[in-house]
Amino acid sequence: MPTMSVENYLKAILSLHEEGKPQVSTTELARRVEATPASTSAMLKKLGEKGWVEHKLYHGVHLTSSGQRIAMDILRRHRLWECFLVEHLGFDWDQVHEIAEDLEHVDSKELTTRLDAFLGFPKLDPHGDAIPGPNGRFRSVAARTLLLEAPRDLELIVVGVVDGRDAFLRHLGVLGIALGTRITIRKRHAFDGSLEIQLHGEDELQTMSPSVSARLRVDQN
Amino acid sequence: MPTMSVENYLKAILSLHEEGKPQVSTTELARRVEATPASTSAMLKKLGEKGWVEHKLYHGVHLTSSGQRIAMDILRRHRLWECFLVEHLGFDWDQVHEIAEDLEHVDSKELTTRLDAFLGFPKLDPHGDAIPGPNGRFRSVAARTLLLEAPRDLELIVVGVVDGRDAFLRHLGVLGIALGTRITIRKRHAFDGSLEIQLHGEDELQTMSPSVSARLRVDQN
DNA sequence: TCAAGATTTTAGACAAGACTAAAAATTAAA
DNA sequence: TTTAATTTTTAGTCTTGTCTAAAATCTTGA
Repeated sequence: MPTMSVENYLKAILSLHEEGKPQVSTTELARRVEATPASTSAMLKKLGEKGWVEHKLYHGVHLTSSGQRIAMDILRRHRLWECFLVEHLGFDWDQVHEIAEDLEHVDSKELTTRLDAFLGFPKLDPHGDAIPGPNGRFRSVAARTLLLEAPRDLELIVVGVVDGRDAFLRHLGVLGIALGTRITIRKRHAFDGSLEIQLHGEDELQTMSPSVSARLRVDQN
Repeated sequence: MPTMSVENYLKAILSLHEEGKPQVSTTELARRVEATPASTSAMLKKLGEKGWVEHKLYHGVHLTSSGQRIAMDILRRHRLWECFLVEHLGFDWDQVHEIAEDLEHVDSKELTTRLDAFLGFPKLDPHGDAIPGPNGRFRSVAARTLLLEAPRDLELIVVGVVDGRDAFLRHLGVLGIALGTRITIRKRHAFDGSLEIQLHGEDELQTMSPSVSARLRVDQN
């Protein structure tokens, strides 16, 4: 039975992993959970003793498989609640995070299962992030999805285009995108659904309009 | 911003008030919140300092109006969630209390308001208990409801019968019920909807079958 | 009325989780 | 490579909420 505080730390570590950091530094984690590095250090000791993280003193942490399992459960609840809030209570994309932050800590297997069914077993939350399934792993993304509909923070590979016109293909060339290009969605803008994407091997993000992302077929890499 | 623990104490005091105790003893409250009398005593001191309860040392507590306001909000959230769990997620009457016990602590005005609307502004939860409205007071009971459908822990007055046959009226006489008799529902049995009722001025409860309660019209006293 | 007996409060300890200040280790710069 | 800057950990304190044991207060019965 992790406490609410422990859950928040595990979730924060998971989200940093998802952003591509296999090892998480104390300071970065502290920033994420809005605590001091000192408090974080103390917590990491506890998490290590419980077997939820592997902590090499002075060299960062990463989740163990049992820690990841717990974190994925929390993420699952968080994202399911976000779906509920947007689809059934009429909240906007950008209002739901805070509330889901509280709801996610209500720990009832039965509740989560039934909520999932009520929502129709969604694969993506309203921000376009993948929702973990009851097994604690992400549901596989449908093959050859449109980039527009793909989840965030997951490396995708461009496998086709919907619109073969020269002008479109040339535009892709300008963006540095071709068949086989590996793309990760880093952010979705609520306003118009445009994406901030990151190409494999690059650090900078670039913006992509929905008219482009709707014409790119991708697969999970 | 009351903590979760504080919320639980306030809610427990309210529920004891609702059961007809205008003054709540430390031991009884302790039993309700599943803590020792010592812990409860310490908490009462804090609640008193915050102005949420009036505590005369050695002589019990009662809620102040600001304490009652908070407690009613919690009760409102609790009962709205119970409705949601039963009506939309398909839980049974008797499974939802525990889960709602957690959900009720998610404190977002906006969430509560929207949930209320989503549920169609229900007046009673699945156990037949009245749901406080957004103003922190119980919504008035529809005039001349059937006793069968009236809320719990609220003094009702018998204003009519649906079935005027002699046999029924004689039966009422045996039960000690007539026009003007004041009745409080104390419990609903999930199995068959039969009620445990308490007549004004009496301590003992008596059981009433649904075939009787469906034929009695009552009003809020 | 006054001595049990029950209830309530106080005193003192503890665990969780946060903080600040200071020490230790790592990393970067000269 | 050796000092300076940064990061991380430790040490010590605080708050919240819990507990047990003991003292204080109420209640009841003879």
